[in-house]
Amino acid sequence: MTDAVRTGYDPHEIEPRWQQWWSDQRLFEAREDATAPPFYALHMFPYPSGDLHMGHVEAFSLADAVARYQRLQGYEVMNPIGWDSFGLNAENAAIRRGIDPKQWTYDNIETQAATMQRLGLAWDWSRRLHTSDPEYYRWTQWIFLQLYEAGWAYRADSEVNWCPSCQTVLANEQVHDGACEYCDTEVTKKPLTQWFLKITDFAERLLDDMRHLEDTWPQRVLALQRNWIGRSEGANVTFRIAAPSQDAEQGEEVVVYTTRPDTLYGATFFVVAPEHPQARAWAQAGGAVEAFDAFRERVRRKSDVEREAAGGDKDGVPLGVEAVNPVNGERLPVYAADYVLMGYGTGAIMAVPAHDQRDLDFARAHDLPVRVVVAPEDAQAPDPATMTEAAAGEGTTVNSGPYDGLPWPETKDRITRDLAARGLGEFAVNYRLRDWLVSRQRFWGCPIPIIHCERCGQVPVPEEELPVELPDPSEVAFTPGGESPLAEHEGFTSVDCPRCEGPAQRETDTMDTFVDSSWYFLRYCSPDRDDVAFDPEAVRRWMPVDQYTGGIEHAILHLLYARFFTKALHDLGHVDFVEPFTRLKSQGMVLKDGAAMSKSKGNLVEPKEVVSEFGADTLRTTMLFAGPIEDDVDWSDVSPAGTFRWLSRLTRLVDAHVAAGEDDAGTDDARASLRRATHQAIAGVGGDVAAFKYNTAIAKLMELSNAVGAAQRDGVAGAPVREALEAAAVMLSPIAPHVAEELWHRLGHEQSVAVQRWPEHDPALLVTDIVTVPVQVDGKVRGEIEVAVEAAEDEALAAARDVANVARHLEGRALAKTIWVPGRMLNLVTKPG
RNA sequence: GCCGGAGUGGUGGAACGGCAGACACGGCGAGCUUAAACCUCGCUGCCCCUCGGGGCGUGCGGGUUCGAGUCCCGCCUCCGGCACCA
Repeated sequence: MTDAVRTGYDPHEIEPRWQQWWSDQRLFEAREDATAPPFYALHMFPYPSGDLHMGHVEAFSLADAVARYQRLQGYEVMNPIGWDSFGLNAENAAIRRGIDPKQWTYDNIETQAATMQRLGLAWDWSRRLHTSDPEYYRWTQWIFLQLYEAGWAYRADSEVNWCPSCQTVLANEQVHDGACEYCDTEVTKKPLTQWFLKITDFAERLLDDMRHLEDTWPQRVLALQRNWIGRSEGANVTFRIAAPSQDAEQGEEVVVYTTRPDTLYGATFFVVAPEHPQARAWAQAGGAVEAFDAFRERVRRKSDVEREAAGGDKDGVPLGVEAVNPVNGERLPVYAADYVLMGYGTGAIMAVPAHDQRDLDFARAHDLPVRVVVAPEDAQAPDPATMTEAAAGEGTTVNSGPYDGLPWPETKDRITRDLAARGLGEFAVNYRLRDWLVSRQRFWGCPIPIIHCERCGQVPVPEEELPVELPDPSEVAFTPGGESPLAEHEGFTSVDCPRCEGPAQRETDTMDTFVDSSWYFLRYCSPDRDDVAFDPEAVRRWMPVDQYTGGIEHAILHLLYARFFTKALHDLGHVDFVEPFTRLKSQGMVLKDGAAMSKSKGNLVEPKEVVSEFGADTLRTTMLFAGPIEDDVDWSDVSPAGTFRWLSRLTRLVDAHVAAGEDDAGTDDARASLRRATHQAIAGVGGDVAAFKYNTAIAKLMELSNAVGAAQRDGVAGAPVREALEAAAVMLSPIAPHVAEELWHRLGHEQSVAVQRWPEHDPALLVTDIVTVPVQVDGKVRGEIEVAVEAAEDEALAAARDVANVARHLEGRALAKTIWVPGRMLNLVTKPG
């Protein structure tokens, strides 16, 4: 209250008052029957771990500004809120501190919801959802079954990522630098039977459809996704594996994938992954089984980080068999080596040491021959005997029989076609993207709606029996054991087979929480429907999302999965669009002293503390003013105190205007100048806000308030001041909604500022008759002239010659050329004379 | 290695190819005050100056242009992603 006395601006009084008023009027509930065109403003919904942090505040300040701005543009805006409320943290709290994960989750949701209310976020609370509610996850299960029926959900044995600390498997996307994304523990590999979703079936389309997003998504996000999908073009080539004494024709066929079929003549050996299913059999055939087993044991002891680090030690053993090169019948020694990965391509490669660094390293370590088959264009051909750097560059094919002399891309094409003609090869595309592993050995997640029956095998839970509900947490023992706690719950697992009615077992794994969040934007369209996942009519009205906002950290995982789900649902006929998010804006992270804020680092700045000192408007405005929204913002660099001062100043300007009354005063010039400032601001702020340039939009609003202050000092009063302040209030309302609402009402309005229209500028007011134009002599500014806007070049030149400093620089020199950019610039180019 | 992005005052950051540093933060000075805080006003890229002005300045080196932070070429540094992916 002391602040208020001093400044006339008391957010602690204003903010709760308007929040109540908005809520009473249900101002922000999206109506289905509205005549205004719909606008779907969506932000990435939060995970309920404790209270909101500064990152949330920035994200929500952006999301809310977008929604409120579009409402001022005349749209019927849907700006919903919900919680991504399944997940590991809740269960870890249960394991470590004996807390009920459900209780923990819903308590946190209430805490966050209260903080959101205090921030004045214009959410449509009537559409609120939680992914951990049975009413929601029933439909997550339904979608899973849709995918299952389509053959896009399957169970398979696989070497999976295993976090020994979280005691669960992880998706590839959840492993960073070999460590678990949640607890940083080193991830190990474990052979397990797991559920996968066939995202690889959509790889091509996930890549191709990005062209629809080219202008509306951040380039950075598109690049990250392209990288992740990792498309490469090459050829599948069939080799035969034979014992030395065996005829080539007798050998077993094995396919390799290569991006460089043009280098087939440069292959000098052949490598398979240690896990290759045939490796041991070949070692047996080649009499090398002992060496192979010893090698496998060495590999097993290595950590994955060691194994997958680039430039590793190139361990490997010969298997004693030979691979027959289909282009020339050459017999190449076959090795097993751990630099070849089972998970990419076919787990077998042809090794071309002259043109691949990894192969060259291996060749040098094992004394294998090197043969150059591509001669570089302008450099000297490398010496195969001594080279240590593979020649990966372009050039002409050599040492390759009939293909000699061709440029390498053409060789690539020709060799592949010739192989294809002989049935020994084909053009092939490979992706780095793997299928999405979605099962988790966890309690607090959406149960996978499958029943295992000894007689019938995998049986989907019938739709009418959904949801498969989680048992009450009080009936479950939360001990880390590498198996879902559900497996210990007899009442959950034992079930009659829906098909044969015999005894059967429920699947006890639950789904990755990214499944929950891959379709929530559809549920928001009709959250109360209990007979369908989403109402087709409502989805047609709101989807695709007009503007999605959220953190860059979800550039790959969530956004890729959501795109995948949308395409799958499209193919199944449930939605009629293929991309869920028309426009995307990512905001940066909030740091403190250059590091991410975290409890463990002790550098946490709590939103609540800032709100209790300065209010929600100040916090929100500070976040948006800090810099470009997509950049990281360091809390040490921003000044809520400065923002607070500005909002106080603005309040005083309004109060001063109200006190002065509506009678016009001030000189014509001063009044015209204020009006110009107002309309300049309207023109500028509108463009900036539409382009997410909130930092400059706020700067322009500050300029406008500075102009009002100056005008008031100059004795201006009445209409021009009112016009400026009203425009400022409306334009400020998406950013600092409470103070904007307060000022709007102090200016005498009854209706909410939130339902006004964005002001329009009058272009006529922006033009001035007389402009100040800089005058350059030889490119350097030497003075300025005041001329009529439409002044001709000779008038400008005459005026420039009258400027003493300009005249001085022209002295003794002849005018060679005059550049006159009307109203902007006069440049006089001279030559000695 | 491959793919993105960025280098501008003490700081965060602005700048359709046209007066670099908008708007802030911080700093300095003045007013108000018994005093301080608050508030208001002024100054604030660096260097020189006879106070008129002059020189330099957007990571580095070239180029295009009357004119380049901005466009082109070649580097350097930093950040992010991918990576024994054949």
